[in-house]
Amino acid sequence: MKTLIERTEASRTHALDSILNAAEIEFAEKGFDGASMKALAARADVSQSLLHYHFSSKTKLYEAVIRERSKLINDERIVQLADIDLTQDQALYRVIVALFQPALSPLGGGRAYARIFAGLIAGHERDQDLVRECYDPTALKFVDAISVAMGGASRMIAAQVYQFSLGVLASVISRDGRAERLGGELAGPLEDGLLLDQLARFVVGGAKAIARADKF
Amino acid sequence: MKTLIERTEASRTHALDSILNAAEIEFAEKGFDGASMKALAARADVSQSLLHYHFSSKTKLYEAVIRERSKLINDERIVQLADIDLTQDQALYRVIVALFQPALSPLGGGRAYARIFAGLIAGHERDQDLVRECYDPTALKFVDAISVAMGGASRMIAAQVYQFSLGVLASVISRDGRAERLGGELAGPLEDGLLLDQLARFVVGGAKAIARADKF
DNA sequence: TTTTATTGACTGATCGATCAGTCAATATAG
DNA sequence: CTATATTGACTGATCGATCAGTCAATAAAA
Repeated sequence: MKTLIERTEASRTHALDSILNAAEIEFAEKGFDGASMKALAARADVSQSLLHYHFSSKTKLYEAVIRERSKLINDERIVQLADIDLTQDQALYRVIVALFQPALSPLGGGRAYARIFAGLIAGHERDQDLVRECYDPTALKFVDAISVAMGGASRMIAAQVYQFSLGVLASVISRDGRAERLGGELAGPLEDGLLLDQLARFVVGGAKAIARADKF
Repeated sequence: MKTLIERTEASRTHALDSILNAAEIEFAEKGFDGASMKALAARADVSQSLLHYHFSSKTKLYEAVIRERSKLINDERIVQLADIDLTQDQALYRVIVALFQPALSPLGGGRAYARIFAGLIAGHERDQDLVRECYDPTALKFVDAISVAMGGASRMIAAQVYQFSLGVLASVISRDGRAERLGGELAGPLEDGLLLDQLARFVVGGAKAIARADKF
């Protein structure tokens, strides 16, 4: 049998896709432990046994969901990052946009994967190896890019900026209307493009403030 | 019978304290669904039945942990916030410090509660009412303070800054050494006071960048 | 003061439900 | 015919929760 990764999207069974979609939603809503294979199978409209046939275990299925989605996101991130001239004026802003935009786009999996992503931030032990595998390689490239785009900031500072950025992203990516609730009733939800711009401005402003502190 | 909240720390049974401590650790490491009452009881060195005797259900125990810790943190936040003259120059910086410091201090529960806190950011449905109850009242006060300290920014902008800030805090509060990993082997862990300063600077810088965008 | 209720704190045994996972049988496709 | 794909029936383990009952301390009655 071909492994999942070898298969193209097109050659996938209907059932297989259905399972991955259902798994993403279930894991997002209930978390790894809260999600049950039974409910997951019901959502995918397949038998529970089929889950084990294709993925052999709940853990492997969970990993497959994250591997797949993170690959879509990180591949696009790398593409966008490669397009940036790091010596130009707005470089840092563009780097942050490259980091955020794929996660916010439909390709990022929308609200469903957002919750999973936010959960990864919490850093539970079960997820650590997976995060290392799926996110660290791209993260390192972005830390380097941030370092250069900040005009030669140390890798430590760049890593801090990267970590803070992910926190900001997570705070907004799984939003349940809390900002709107706290902001008052008049405030409607932000349009997506504007939100991205605001996020990136925030990070760039913050990064510069840190860099200033670093130099003195 | 006195409710938990009526009891002072001093009048608490040893067992009761032991349970709450164990629960905080277990829920932090495994999440609500991942934590088992059996393991939790073992850690607290009491019988599993006692958990139900005191808290009647797993959910109620979980809520008790969060209510208790969030009260400690938010009470201290309010105290520090009240000490700030919002018209002064460094007001925003001090507001952010008041928001972050209690969560980072030992009173904040250290790494254990940090993970729980980071999990709350993910916004799972089970936690929503609890977050409303335990965090929204304080959050509203901080949104107001941020609005004033930013020189009269709209509540919507202030709410965004608040939300971003929590994300930044979450990214760092449950850190497992990822920033150090990405920053290179030379980078040792940041000293706590310096970290707090860096966090606050980052947020203030970001807030100003957003405010600028707002005015034009 | 002695005896009798009453309570609070706590435990071991156990319940039904649900969990992830297994396996032989069957349908479908190449 | 031979894979591959899919299913229903099933299992042991573990889950949260309940229950009857123990034990020490306190309160009330004698």
